[in-house]
Amino acid sequence: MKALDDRALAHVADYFRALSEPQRLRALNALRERPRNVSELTELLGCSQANTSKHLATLARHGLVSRRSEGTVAIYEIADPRVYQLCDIVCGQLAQNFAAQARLLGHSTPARSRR
Amino acid sequence: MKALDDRALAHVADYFRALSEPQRLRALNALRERPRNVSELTELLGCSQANTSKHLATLARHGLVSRRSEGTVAIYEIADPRVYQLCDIVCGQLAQNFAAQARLLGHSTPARSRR
DNA sequence: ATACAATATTCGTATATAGCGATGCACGCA
DNA sequence: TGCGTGCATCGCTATATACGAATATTGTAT
Repeated sequence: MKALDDRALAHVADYFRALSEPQRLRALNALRERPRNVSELTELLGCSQANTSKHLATLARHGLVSRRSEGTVAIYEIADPRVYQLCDIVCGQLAQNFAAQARLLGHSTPARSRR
Repeated sequence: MKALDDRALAHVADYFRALSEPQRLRALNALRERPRNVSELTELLGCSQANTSKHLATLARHGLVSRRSEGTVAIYEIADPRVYQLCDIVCGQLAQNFAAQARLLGHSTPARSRR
């Protein structure tokens, strides 16, 4: 029971870690629109192709995206839509923080981050 | 707009990173029951007091827990209940994975992961 | 078979951070 | 005032990983 809990805990931690890189979040966000190949994503992320491949491999390893080959092209797409649930929850929090900070600064909160 | 997006993205990534350590998840889980002081948590986590303090500082820095002093004692408690929403979503996924694995192994799946 | 294109992997470097022991600091008490 | 307790911080080591350049791999076409 304890061992299982430890494994489960490690699993959850790893899952969150997969979401803890801005580039990977950027990739997930780009895939929100439609499936994309590595070249496309490389351009969108603005980093090396090697790095893009590695980030995608990380996301795939954790089941967040799936990979499919079409000729020499590798097409990635979202495999687990719950990712967006997670992000939305965190973003809602972010919006609240921004609002709080804006209040502290005396700004009129610009109606941003409206989901 | 791009700069703001980058900041927001980094923020979200940092938030997930705060959740990407088993010990911190353990601490959050312990705080689910009730507020606790550092000594208590140190014992529950089974690590050094220094390490516990650092993990708690990380969680507090990201607004997940709050700190309050009572004499020489520091009491931490959950500041952001949405953490549990996040964990439940990931755990639901875990359960599904387990179920899928069990199915592959020919086990009768315990009717879980219903969402 | 050869050449080319798209992707994956390897290698090296730089940075972050988990972990511990030792130390610092603030508070309450004798 | 001096002491002990509880927590935070520092110094350090070990490990993980983001990143780019170079190289390997895979698939396609000629």
